[in-house]
Amino acid sequence: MTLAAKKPHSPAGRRASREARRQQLIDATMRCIARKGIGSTTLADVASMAGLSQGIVNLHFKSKENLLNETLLHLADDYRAQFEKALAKSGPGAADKLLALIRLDLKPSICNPQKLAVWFAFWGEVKSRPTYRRICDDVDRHYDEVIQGLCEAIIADGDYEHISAEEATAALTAMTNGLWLDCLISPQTWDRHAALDAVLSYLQNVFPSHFFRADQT
Amino acid sequence: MTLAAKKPHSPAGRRASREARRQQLIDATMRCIARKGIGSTTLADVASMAGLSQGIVNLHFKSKENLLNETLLHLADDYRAQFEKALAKSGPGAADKLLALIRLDLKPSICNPQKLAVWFAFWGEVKSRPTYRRICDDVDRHYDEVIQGLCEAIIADGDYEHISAEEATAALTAMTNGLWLDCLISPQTWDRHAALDAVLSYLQNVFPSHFFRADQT
DNA sequence: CAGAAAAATGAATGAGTATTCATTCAACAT
DNA sequence: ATGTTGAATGAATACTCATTCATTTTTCTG
Repeated sequence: MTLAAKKPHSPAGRRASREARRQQLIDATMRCIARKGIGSTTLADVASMAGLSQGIVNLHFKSKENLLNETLLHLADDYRAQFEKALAKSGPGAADKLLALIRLDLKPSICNPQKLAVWFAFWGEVKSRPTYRRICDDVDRHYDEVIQGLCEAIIADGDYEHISAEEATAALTAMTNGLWLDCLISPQTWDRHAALDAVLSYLQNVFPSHFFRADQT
Repeated sequence: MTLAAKKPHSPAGRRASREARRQQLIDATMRCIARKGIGSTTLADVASMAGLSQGIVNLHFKSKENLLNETLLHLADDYRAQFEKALAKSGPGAADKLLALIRLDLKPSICNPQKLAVWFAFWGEVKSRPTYRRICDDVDRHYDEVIQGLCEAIIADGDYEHISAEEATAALTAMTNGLWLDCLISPQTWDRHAALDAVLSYLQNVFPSHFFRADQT
């Protein structure tokens, strides 16, 4: 089996570090969920996808439920990390930061059918799993807070009167989530540029002195 | 086999008409999915939710898979019917019709955690179930076509230059889908009026001579 | 009312799957 | 080398659940 990867120190071969093994299993879980859906992903599937044996999941995570919780948590952490990084690397202005976050949401590292399938799989179970709801809710709340702060800054800076920060925030967050659904359901016809243009056209109409067509790319 | 004509006379008690029984089971299925998620809804759950016995589902639908397909189909038909009805009852102008459709999407008959949980449960499995994708895709495509037609009419009527019909359509459909996600994930804090305002603020900014604050309600 | 047909039941079946655990194996310390 | 440690294995276990079907119940027909 060629799955043994090169190791920086000691992790991969047969005996990997606890953390690396957990990570490997979470990756396998996400691939399985994307391929077969949460409902028909079995622990045997996960183990085999990871190239390991039957009982491995129960060894590292105590139960399937726990594995799924940790998987969602990892997904949320990953998003959070990319979010902070995009903010840090963007220009200083509120409009720069807002644009950077929108771009991030439509980037392949976030917005690809594989990862989206996993997000939607969990969202589909939010109503019946309080743990899932809590995790998703936290991500959303943080996202909303940051976006709303940026909108407030932009509105103050531009003396815009047609729009409140709350409305703009609701519209923007809803739009990116909705574009994700399109990407998931119609990946063949979905167009990343068109999606970005749709959001940009909104920003341009609502905050005309902060956003221009040239922002596209 | 003699297909006994269905009779309007004997619908309810213990022996219901074939169609009524199927409908009853589909309702039970949706309630189960909303309560427990698609993954852990069993046929026993559905039967018990319907107040009937074990084997009843396999009697009326040949399999669980079939039951789920029919359930999604019913959900889609229900949406389609409300959609057409809203169009028919709205005022004659394109802006009237567009507003009517947006309002519909945020009405309790469509936008409540119960029904949304079912939609999202199916969306979460779209990637692994071609049948689900086809049904969802059909609904989406029809929705897009109608909305885009309306946007084109509005743009032509108003000589708007900052926006294309494609962009407006993408933004609007994404927004309503995204607002649904909010409603599902944070039903406690979700605010129907704020959601409507967010979409209206978009319309008002993009098509200022067709939409006004007064449209709110 | 008797008999037939249709609908519904619910116990039995069997396939699938999460979980357990005695055993095996690799790495390291001595 | 040898023994110790803990990761990993995979067969066995216990359980869940979709599906089947012989039987019962209800309705229809003549």
